[in-house]
Amino acid sequence: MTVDKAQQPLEQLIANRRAKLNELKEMGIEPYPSRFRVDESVGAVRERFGEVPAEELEERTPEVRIAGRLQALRGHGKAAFADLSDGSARIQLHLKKDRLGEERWKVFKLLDLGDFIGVEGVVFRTRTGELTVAVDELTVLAKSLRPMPEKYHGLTDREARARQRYLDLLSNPESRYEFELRSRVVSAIRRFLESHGFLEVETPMMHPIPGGATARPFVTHHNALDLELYLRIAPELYLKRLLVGGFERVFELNRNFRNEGISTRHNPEFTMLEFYWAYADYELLMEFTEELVTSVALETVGSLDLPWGEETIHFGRPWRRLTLRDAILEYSDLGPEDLSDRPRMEAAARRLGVERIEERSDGKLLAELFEVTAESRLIDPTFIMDFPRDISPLAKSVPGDPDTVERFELFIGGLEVANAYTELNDPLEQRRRLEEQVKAGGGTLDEDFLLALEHGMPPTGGEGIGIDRLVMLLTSRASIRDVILFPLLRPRDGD
RNA sequence: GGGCCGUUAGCUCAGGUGGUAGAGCACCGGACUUUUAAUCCGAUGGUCGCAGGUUCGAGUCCUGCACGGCCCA
Repeated sequence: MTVDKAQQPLEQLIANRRAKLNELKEMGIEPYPSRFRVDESVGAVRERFGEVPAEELEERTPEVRIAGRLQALRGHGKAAFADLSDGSARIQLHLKKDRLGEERWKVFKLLDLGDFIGVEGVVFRTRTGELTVAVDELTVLAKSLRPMPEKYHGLTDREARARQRYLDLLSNPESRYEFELRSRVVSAIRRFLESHGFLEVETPMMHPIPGGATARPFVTHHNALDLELYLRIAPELYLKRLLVGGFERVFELNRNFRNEGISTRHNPEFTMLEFYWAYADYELLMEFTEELVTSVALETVGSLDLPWGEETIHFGRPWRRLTLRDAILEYSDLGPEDLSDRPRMEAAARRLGVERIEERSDGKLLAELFEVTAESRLIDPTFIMDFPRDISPLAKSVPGDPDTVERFELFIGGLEVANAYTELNDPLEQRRRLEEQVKAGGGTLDEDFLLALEHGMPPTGGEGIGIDRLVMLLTSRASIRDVILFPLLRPRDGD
């Protein structure tokens, strides 16, 4: 292989591979064929012969036909070992010049790490006991033109792993495992809800009025209608319309979009489960949430004790329940008197470093106090209950206590994982609350939603669960970027 | 938004106090027909993130910027 010395090192590596590509073509070999019949996965081969002793394999000489990516090469002169990986597993290949013949041996010598190949051969065991395919037939399925990440360490640079996720997935098995786990989590949640009579629905992602949460939306525009539209910040108000329409148990498991900052806990688009259950209330939802999360954890990671940084999260039921107020008192040196009126709350907030104190409502201030004192310390699953009404415009008040609502948030590993209410279904009260919010500077009144409520919505419990954060907990990953395949990153120069 | 840290070969990483930029893997050549992070021998490979500054001389010191990581708000 002649190499142009003036080229950059990466270009030289690519040039080497392109030269091999051309040699293959000159031999009349199509390096990107349309199809190759695969009889079984590598995993299936391992399953079939994993326990079969060497002598029996020698007798049976079982033939297999498999395909995958070449991940390692160990040459031995006129023979070689290689590792072939497909989506299911890895298996060793043994290639011998005398067994393959001149032509196929020449093809083999033109392969690089990362190439996809199909092989036909006989399963045997090496003297060290490794299950191996002695290759008889070799087909190039796709030539790779760029070098693979380092074989032992894989790709470790966090930025590169996120930007070129495919390299992360193919060189870091644990990364692949975590994303497979994510998929199993989502699947397990769907099965759990379906088995409890919930119907999966799809409501609009583009809203004429952003609602259902307080967050800045992404704005887009529909040309034909000349209409401003907002990517949804929550599906809540549409799902409730379905309760009005007579669906009693619905869920939606899909993306929300919030035009806010990016952090280890926030990505602008994130996956949320929201479900609504007629005739349920927040007490029932707490039990249901415990059951949902523990059964999903057992089904996917198979344990209720999961490592989280230096700590261990114990998912065993029942989970702790604590009012917002009690949580503040327990996790700070504040006493009940510090929360008894506005001036004392402000003084406490100032002492704890809360910013923009004056512009926050009483309820918001209480929530802030919770965030700075208790939130990060709630490691084992904890329901924080009974939120101030003025920060919960869609939740029903606690009977006899109009300033407090039947709402809980679930915290695990210091992360807010779920948010649920006994839903407000009194249309007149709902109008007052939303008008209050609009007056305080919070968006536009959704008259269409109020119209629906006026037709009657049954008493309902509703909940949202942040799926990315749940996956973070189940995979012990501290950053949301590690559980989203393609997290939003700032484009690099030249992109 | 603030603080700290990082950015060196395709990948993984070294490079006290400023003095011609290194290793391992990969790649290339050679030896090797049961290895598995194969081994052995040899060779190639660099805009040291970018732009300025200080200096006889900057990967190293200073400033700014970009991207990323962690922490704080």
